[in-house]
Amino acid sequence: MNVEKAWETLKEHSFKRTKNREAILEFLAERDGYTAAMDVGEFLKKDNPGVSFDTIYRNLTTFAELGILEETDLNGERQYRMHCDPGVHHHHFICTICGKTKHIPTCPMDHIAVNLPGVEIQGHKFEIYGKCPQCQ
Amino acid sequence: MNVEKAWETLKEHSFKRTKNREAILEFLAERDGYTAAMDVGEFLKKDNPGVSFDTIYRNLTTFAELGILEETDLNGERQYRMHCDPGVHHHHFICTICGKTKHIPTCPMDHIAVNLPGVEIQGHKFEIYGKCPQCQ
DNA sequence: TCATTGATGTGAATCGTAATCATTACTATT
DNA sequence: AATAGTAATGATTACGATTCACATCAATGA
Ligand SMILES: [Mn+2]
Ligand SMILES: [Mn+2]
Ligand SMILES: [Zn+2]
Ligand SMILES: [Zn+2]
Repeated sequence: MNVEKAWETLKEHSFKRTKNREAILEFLAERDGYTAAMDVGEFLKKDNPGVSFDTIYRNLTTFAELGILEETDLNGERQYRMHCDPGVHHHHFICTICGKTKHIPTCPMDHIAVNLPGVEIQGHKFEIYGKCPQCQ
Repeated sequence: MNVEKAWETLKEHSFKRTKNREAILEFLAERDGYTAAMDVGEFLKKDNPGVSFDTIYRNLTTFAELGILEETDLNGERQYRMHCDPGVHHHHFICTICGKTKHIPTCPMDHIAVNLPGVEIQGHKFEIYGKCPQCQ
């Protein structure tokens, strides 16, 4: 997902175009990995030192709900990244040092037989963790 | 892993046998799902109202490091359960309502080809979430 | 341009967790 | 059983991440 498409989605849901949201999207569009909410905030502060954490968290949550961002919990923090391809379900390798990700195109749910009688499956999580080439 | 084996492990590492640790292990041994630190604390308070949260967190962390407990992050909390079978690698279905788990004996790493050149894989997470029969 | 409505900043609150340290409880030894 | 050494505990304090309430402000469409 790119910034333009994100704005389309936002407009569809009648969210307004604001400097803060522009900055958040601009920042995350240029990163290729998961980024902690606090780091997004650091960036916003450059142009807008008075930006509040609440604004950051509110918008990140909104964007994730709209499918603009992907979300994961990494060592007790919420981290976000541009939803790389909303149309194609996939998973990620995540570097535990810098947060960079790589696609894992296959989904384990398609490859293993789960025997869970009576349960209502709502979702799943599959992530591989490690160090990317630059972080070793 | 049962309580006796847990005590063996603790003794091997010269951890002492205390009322609090007995209560923690007793409690978790009878549960069949992940339990939040706070809930473990609630139980300990019955016999020992003055127990400190630090004692709970310290011991849960210790037990997890020793492989006595398994640990996962579920809605922003750390949750623990008896390590069901340390010898056999496997995964879990987790009920998002009550925390109960069911084994998933297969591991996706054995069933999908990951193409991650140059990365150093340190671990992976595969969990299926949903509602167990009792929670629907 | 104006009015509407949503977005923002402020500051404090909450939540889960960790650090410090003096006191207390185990455990092994005498 | 009394002791000594050491680990565990509870009290307090603090922390980082996130959320809340609410007054103010700004983007948008009419
Ligand atoms: Mn991807
Ligand atoms: Mn299991
Ligand atoms: Zn990296
Ligand atoms: Zn359940």
